[in-house]
Amino acid sequence: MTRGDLFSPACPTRRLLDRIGSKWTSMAVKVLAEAAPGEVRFADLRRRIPGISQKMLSVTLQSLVHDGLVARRVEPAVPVRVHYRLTELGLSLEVPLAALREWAEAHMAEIDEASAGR
Amino acid sequence: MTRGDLFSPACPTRRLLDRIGSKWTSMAVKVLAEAAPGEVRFADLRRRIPGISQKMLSVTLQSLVHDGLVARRVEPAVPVRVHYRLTELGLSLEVPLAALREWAEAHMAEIDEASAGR
DNA sequence: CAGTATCCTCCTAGATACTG
DNA sequence: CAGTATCTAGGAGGATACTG
Repeated sequence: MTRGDLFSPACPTRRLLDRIGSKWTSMAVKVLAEAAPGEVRFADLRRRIPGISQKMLSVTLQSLVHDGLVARRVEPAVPVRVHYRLTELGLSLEVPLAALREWAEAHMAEIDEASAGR
Repeated sequence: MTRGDLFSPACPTRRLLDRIGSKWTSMAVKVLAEAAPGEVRFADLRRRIPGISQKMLSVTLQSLVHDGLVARRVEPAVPVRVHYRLTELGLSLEVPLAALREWAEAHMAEIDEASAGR
């Protein structure tokens, strides 16, 4: 199964991490997952992701939509409202991602200890 | 459980992804996991991670050792041999990471399709 | 409200050369 | 063999201002 990884860009895991590993992606997915199967508005996402700028939220959502993990729905109104939700694909990713989240919450303290200089 | 994430740096998942999401980390962990509980030498790791430079492998391993995920053993010889293996902590991370890998191998094609422009 | 458009700064990763 | 030391380029991410 190590076959096929003839050059790094071909490794699926690496490519997946390149996408979901970008600074705000995991938090956006988390918020959307908590609301699933419901939708979340742009402004709500922004409120629920402390510290994120308008631009970075926009960029992050665009890449998620582009990758087919998130669906975007524009509600025609003035001013417009845009709603986001995880797609089927996004929801399926949530499963392993939730496992990783649990691990992180359970073990990051150990990593911190090790990093601190033991 | 969304509590505590008052500011992004506090999110454990975000911080975990910052570490294992760096370019070569996931591949190094994968190779070490495949060899576990055995050790892998620096030169072997380099051979098994096509495209990685000496420096990047060194840097990657250092951060893993620093975080307590990998153990480093120097075999006194001339020239020296250095062996690496996953620690208990590293092995426990392998579980959710393997799940993510499986997802990536099963679904990256769908992401590619969506990205390609559908 | 939900973006775009600029500009700017750091940090990651690569290339290269040297050493115990 | 397994690193360390430099230098550099490129891109991610942030600040700010403007718009349909």
